[in-house]
Amino acid sequence: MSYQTPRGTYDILPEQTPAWQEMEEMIREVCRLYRYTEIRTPVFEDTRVFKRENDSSDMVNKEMYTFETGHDSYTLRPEGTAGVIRAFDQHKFYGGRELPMRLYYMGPMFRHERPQKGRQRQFTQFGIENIGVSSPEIDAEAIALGCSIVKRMGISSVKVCINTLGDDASRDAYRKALKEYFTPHIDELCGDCHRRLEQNPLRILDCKADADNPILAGAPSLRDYLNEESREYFRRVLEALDALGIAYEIDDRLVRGLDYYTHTVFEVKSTRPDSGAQATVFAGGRYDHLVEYFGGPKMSGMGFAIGLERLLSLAEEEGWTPKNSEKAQVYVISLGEVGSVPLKIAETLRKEGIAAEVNLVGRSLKAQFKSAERNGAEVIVIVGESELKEGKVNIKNSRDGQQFTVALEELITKTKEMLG
RNA sequence: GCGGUUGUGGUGAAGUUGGUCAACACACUGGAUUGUGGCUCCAGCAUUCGUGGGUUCGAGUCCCAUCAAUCGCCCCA
Repeated sequence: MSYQTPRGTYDILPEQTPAWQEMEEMIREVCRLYRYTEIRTPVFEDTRVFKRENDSSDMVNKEMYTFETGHDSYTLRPEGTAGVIRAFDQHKFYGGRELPMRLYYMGPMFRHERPQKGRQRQFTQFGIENIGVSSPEIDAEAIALGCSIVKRMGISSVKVCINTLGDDASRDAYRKALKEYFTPHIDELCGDCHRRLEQNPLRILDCKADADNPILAGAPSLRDYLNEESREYFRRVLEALDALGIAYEIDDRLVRGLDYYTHTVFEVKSTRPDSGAQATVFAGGRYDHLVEYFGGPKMSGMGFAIGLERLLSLAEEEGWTPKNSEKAQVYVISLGEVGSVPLKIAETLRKEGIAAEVNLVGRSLKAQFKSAERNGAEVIVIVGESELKEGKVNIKNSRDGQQFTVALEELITKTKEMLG
């Protein structure tokens, strides 16, 4: 019987892990610079952590991996924010800690969707949450953090799209206006939009099916319903972005899929033509009700998530490769009856911090040299039966082919010399 | 969840209107060369064509189902 990974999941093979490790290390370094610290939450939670009342998103309603144990219902996390806010409230971080809390997470997420380029059922997200204080500068700084990561991956073909949903008062007023506008035209809209009209009329605006529908073009604009406070907030976000030198486009159709956003929402998309339909690299926004929902005080938060598979694939399309070396520095070859001497030599080198590989499978001399080459060894140590009798071994620089015979005691020094 | 395309060894692939042995190249293993990496030459490397059924005297080639990848819709990171 043979098996394969479940649909939409995949193995990260040894050829790929250096790239992942380097990406992850770089992200942790950026978080260190921006003073975010990591939080690790379970990969499954009580289903209600994700499935909140009034949530109309497909992610929550159609795409979750939910399972029952006894009377309890659990769900594999489809996103990171809910778990982090749950933890924030559970541990009462809102009292006694300096706010805002600046947290990041990195790990697998699960959504039962039909896989395609840039979309799998288990995928990896890195995300940050900045919880406890609402400030336009925080929003701008968060976007800067994400952009910094994108930039460090060598990606340049992206654009930042940003919008504001306004505060509750603005949003409610707008929602009401949209409903009034669309209701008489309901028959001209697609089936999904019928549902959206009741649950979340804002979503009609970025409906793909009706994108070219003139009804949409004539819809009232959120801008006209923003109160003074919301306008001022957004203006300051943009001002801060300008100050940080981050280019952006204002897209007033951008409303985002998750229902919890207020004020700032943004999406950073690839502008490469070969990115496929899933071009969003990272996206997020401000949320004003989540902390309260999980039992904490009324507090605002701001966060985003990066799809790491998308980030990496985009980086590789732009020519990024990891600098990490998986090569052997030294390869130890055996010739004749030399017992476990090569093994001991390799071990000694490793104690000196030198990556050493030793032939353990009894191959021919030629095969051992080939193997040394394939492993990228810079220095080859040849342990030959006859030299060994005199307490000596051969050491060869694989770059220029020069070879010396040295006493065993000198081997470490000589090796270090050759490695430079 | 819906629609299109694809599926032959480790990899890239050829397989004509269904008709013995499943090309070729690369990679890999061994040898020519019993102590030195290249080159060359020789040999080995798919009881089998994603999987399971069916049609047929005969199927990699036709039909059905199923699994997976991929693209688009939808959704989203």
